[in-house]
Amino acid sequence: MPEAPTVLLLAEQTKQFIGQKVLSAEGKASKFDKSRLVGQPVTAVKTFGKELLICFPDFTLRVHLMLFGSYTINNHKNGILHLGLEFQKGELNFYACDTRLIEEPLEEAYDFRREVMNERFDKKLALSDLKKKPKLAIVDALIDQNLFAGIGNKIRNEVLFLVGVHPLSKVNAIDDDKLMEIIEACVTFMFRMFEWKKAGVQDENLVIYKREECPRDKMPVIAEKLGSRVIYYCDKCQELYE
DNA sequence: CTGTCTGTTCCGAT
DNA sequence: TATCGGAACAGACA
Repeated sequence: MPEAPTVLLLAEQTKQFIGQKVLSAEGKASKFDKSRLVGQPVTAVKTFGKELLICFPDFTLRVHLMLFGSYTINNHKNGILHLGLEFQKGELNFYACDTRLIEEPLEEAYDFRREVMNERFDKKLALSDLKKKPKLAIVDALIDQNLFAGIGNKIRNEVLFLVGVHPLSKVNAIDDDKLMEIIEACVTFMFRMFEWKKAGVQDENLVIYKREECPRDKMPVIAEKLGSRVIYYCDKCQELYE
């Protein structure tokens, strides 16, 4: 289950293992030697966009839930175990995901100024990055993980509806103030989504994604395939900048 | 850059 | 009732 708000919640739950050592590491994960984890204590838990980062003294375990990933904490479920970590107190299991080890220091591997939900997220940097892709449709720009780590298909559709911008508007046609408004709306919306996640709800609160009619003017929502994903919008309420 | 592939679960149609 | 196909919060690669 991806998108940054979900992963942030996962990180929050994973922090209970900080300070504990891994007693055993099981599962079909094969991109690294699982035995390296055994005996190592968790030193910190972080996120970068849709990636969960479990830090150990000499390396970091990176977990990406992709589209179908799931996890259980202190219990388990049926299905193929991708990576299961047993700690002194409790266990953490991942299914259908991608795991790797990052050997270099995190500060070298990641620029946390581009992590939308990070306290170091730099909106001005995001704006200048965005303007380097003038011909890109705003809906494509928002999901580019190199620009905005953590935004997914639901978030981009919801945010563009909330700010009244047509998804196919080109970046260079949108003025700086409006671009900044979009960036700020992303941050706000993602934290709102995080709260919904914590409360166990989410999709009920989405107003345009997969909806039949626009909540504002009751016009039919347009669902359009763009590349491999479907985008949702109201072409009356969302202004096309071109 | 377009298309293809993988992975899991759910839901609706047959 | 059981089964099948498509879709879905993603990203990698040819």
